[in-house]
Amino acid sequence: MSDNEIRPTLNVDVVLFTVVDERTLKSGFWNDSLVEPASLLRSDETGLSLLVVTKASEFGRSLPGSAIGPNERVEEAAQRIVREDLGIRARVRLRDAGFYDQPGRNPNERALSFSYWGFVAFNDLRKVLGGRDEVGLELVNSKAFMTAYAEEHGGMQEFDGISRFGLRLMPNRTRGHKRLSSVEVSGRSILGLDHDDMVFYAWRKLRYAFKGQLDPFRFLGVKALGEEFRLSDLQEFQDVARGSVTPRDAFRREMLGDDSFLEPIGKVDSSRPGKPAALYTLNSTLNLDEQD
Amino acid sequence: MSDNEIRPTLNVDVVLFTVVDERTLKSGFWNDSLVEPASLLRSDETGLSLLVVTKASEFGRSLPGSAIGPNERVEEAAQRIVREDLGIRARVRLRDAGFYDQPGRNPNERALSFSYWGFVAFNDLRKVLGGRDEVGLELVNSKAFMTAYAEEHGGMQEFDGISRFGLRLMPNRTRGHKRLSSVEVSGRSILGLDHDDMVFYAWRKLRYAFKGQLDPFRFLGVKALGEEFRLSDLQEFQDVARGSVTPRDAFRREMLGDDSFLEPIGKVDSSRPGKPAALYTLNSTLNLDEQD
DNA sequence: TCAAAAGTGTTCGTTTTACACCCATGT
DNA sequence: ACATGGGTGTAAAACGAACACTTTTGA
Repeated sequence: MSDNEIRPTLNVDVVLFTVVDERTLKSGFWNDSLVEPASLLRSDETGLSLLVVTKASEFGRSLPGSAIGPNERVEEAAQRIVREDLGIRARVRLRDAGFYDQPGRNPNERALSFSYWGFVAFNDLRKVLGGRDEVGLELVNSKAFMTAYAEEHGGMQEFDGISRFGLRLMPNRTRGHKRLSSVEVSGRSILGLDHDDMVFYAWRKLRYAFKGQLDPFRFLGVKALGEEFRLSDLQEFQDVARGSVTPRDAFRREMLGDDSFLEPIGKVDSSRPGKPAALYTLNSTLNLDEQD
Repeated sequence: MSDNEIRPTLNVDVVLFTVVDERTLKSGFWNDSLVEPASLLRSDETGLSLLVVTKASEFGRSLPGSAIGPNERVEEAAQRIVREDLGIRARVRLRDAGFYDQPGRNPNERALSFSYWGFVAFNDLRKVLGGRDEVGLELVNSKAFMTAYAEEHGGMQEFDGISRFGLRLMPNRTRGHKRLSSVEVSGRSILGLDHDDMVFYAWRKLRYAFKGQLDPFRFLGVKALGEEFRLSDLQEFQDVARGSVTPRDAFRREMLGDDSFLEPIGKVDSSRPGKPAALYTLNSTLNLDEQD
């Protein structure tokens, strides 16, 4: 086990999620090729989409990443990617999402990659889309995708969570959770290298944001829906992030229960069809600086 | 960011848990100094203890670990430690338990350590205790420790889980889960370097074995209680592994519910005071080869 | 006959789920 | 008036916690 032989290079790849409603997405985009699948920009769907930040690379579109500097911590390198490679100014909370050391995962060299994941508000992201590195977005999940997939495969009940990058089947007595890969779900590999796996695993972590006792925004460290939002937006965010659907009335009652993290703001929003919806904001006792 | 500067050395440390009843522990031990705290061997407590494998090192007692070979995967290195360093012949399922890259965590050099955790049956372990490396055991948790701690600190209700290596406080509205370190719980650091953190974090992973829908043995990949056991042993195993207590009747009903992984074996065990207890074994539809 | 631990029955309150209905707006 | 989504009432069912009681052994 001599010590001065070739060592793997150490990398970090960052799985950066964002959520945006399709109207905003469509209106703000000048270059179709930066949003995949392109039909997202053409369809007349409404609702929220969960997306992941990608960039051009020699392996096709892939996650933003970089080598780790010799005296850098892994998380520091991840933060550097967000700040310098992507040019995002906002503070982003990044979390560990495992590492990948399969030999041959990079055809060019032995490479060990760490993966970090985080969430960024679309507003902080839109400014940096495009550019030399062709920073763009890839759909992870949307209500349309979920319902279409579930209809083809006999309902949501079997699934613990659905996304384009993979899904989890409900466990039963003889097997635990079973995973289907992006190829099995979407019919093809989406990003280069093993980055589909990274997105899937990071997405599993994201799902916890909506499972725990904490509100999702405190967990994610970002006001993903802006300062004020309707309850149905929050629900769609949750549904899309979890890859499952919650009954409307149950969701409402849970969110507005005794110890809610939401505060009614007093205003209503009539910008969409139907009865105007009350707007909510985050409870002011909330601070966004919390550990896991 | 030049590439040929000093890089951290890459290590793996293995957190290997085992569970054993104190009678067995006491009877089989020839060298008091290998079990800490030593009072474990002297007390006349009964019941199960959760322990972690340690060995002597220049930093006091610490986790078994080693550098990762240049062409080795991280998990392979962890398996090598179990097999060659510790000499354990049984197949052990090891899982990722995060990495540690704090500068200064090793006073001698810049070191990045991966941590893997697993579970081994005491029977497969006892043969390798002692030896040149002074392979030994450190108490992680026992019913006695838990109840003593809880009594001193106002009941179990506040705690999500208790162990000598740290504990978690129940979350509430203003903060999420809060962690207390081994120093705060046990009054002192237990292992060298940052290995207390590793044990604590691995223990958090272990706790999931008893939370999910799967039976714990399938998850751990080992029949930790042997072929047949009483329900109360299984409960004590769960309690000690989770660092919390379950009501006796609720536990029984849950375990013996419709889709139980347990099968009554037809025999009873009268080796202990009280009414003889029915013995159970794992449902035969069970196989121990499952992913997470 | 008593202690100790196994095992069972029953109650009561809460949470979950389902379904149905009403409400307020734009077209 | 009707489509669209917001918002509420209610009742059955399922679940969980608590408690008390019975059973079977060894000492």
